Amino acid sequence: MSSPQLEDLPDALSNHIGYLLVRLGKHAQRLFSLEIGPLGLRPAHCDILLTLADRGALAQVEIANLLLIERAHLVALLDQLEGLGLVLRTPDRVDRRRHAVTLTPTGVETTARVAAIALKVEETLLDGLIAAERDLLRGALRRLARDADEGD
Amino acid sequence: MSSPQLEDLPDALSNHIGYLLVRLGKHAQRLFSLEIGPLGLRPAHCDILLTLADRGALAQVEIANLLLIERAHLVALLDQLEGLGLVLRTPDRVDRRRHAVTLTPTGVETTARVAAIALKVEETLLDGLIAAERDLLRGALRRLARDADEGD
DNA sequence: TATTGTTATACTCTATAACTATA
DNA sequence: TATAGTTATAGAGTATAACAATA
Repeated sequence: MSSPQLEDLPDALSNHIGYLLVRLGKHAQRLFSLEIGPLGLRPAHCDILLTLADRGALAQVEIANLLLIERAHLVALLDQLEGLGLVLRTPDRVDRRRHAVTLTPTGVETTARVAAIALKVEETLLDGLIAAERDLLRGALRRLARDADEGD
Repeated sequence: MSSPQLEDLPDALSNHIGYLLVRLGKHAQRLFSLEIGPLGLRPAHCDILLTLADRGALAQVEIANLLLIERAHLVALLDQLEGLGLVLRTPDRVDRRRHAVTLTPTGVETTARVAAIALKVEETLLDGLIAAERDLLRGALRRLARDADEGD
């Protein structure tokens, strides 16, 4: 039995960048999920933590826009992070509709561990590519991601 | 407001190929879903149709292995394709546990339309890249996909 | 014993609408 | 009126276990 499936797929799939992106996106997500599972976290939680670590306090709607998460879905994710003691929701005194979301000290520590795990998974994923190839790939993907943000 | 989110994301996300793959995979999936929706199909249906068009009759477990779909999930997908008159399940006379899945004549026609739509979506997705860049990207992604099939 | 197709279950993600409190 | 956070619901993807028929 075993695994070289890709060669057995029709060109209409294995030669399409769209299909490869979907397939590899799911694979990367799965690898990362397995690593962070023991922390009680899922990928969306980690995206939030890393964003807060870099950007400081953000309103929920800002997090949702940055990460392309529905703000309705974000509520539960933040509830869970709050339950783990990793983030804090503070009412904004200027605009009282808003909650400023920030990392707790524990949240800062956990985010550092998450970042280290992300690096490790990245290394596993890119094992077959040399540095120059990784840079080319990263550049192309960033271009596509920027285009996706604007148009389409 | 508007959209240049990618630049506002932390490097821990926007510079990670893993994150970009997840984000772009979802984007590609969404674009494709919108186009094939009017046919009553979802991406997984199309993957099955394109695979059958290329490989001829396959047992369900073979389709599941090729496309990384759980065979428990495949049952419902094939029920739906059968309901649309696009595929046929025929008992295998040699191994009577198996069903040979094949395209109907209507299924062949629909698959051709799906392939055309896939090409159009691919063009939209890759609009910002010239041919040489697309080939480099495709090559790198195929390498990663092959590595993912084997190891990890 | 192991495999194929099937059923059932549960969890996550995604999308939508509607409610509240504020602006 | 419009926006921020919330609640609720439904569809789709994923993962698992268990069963009947067959090998």
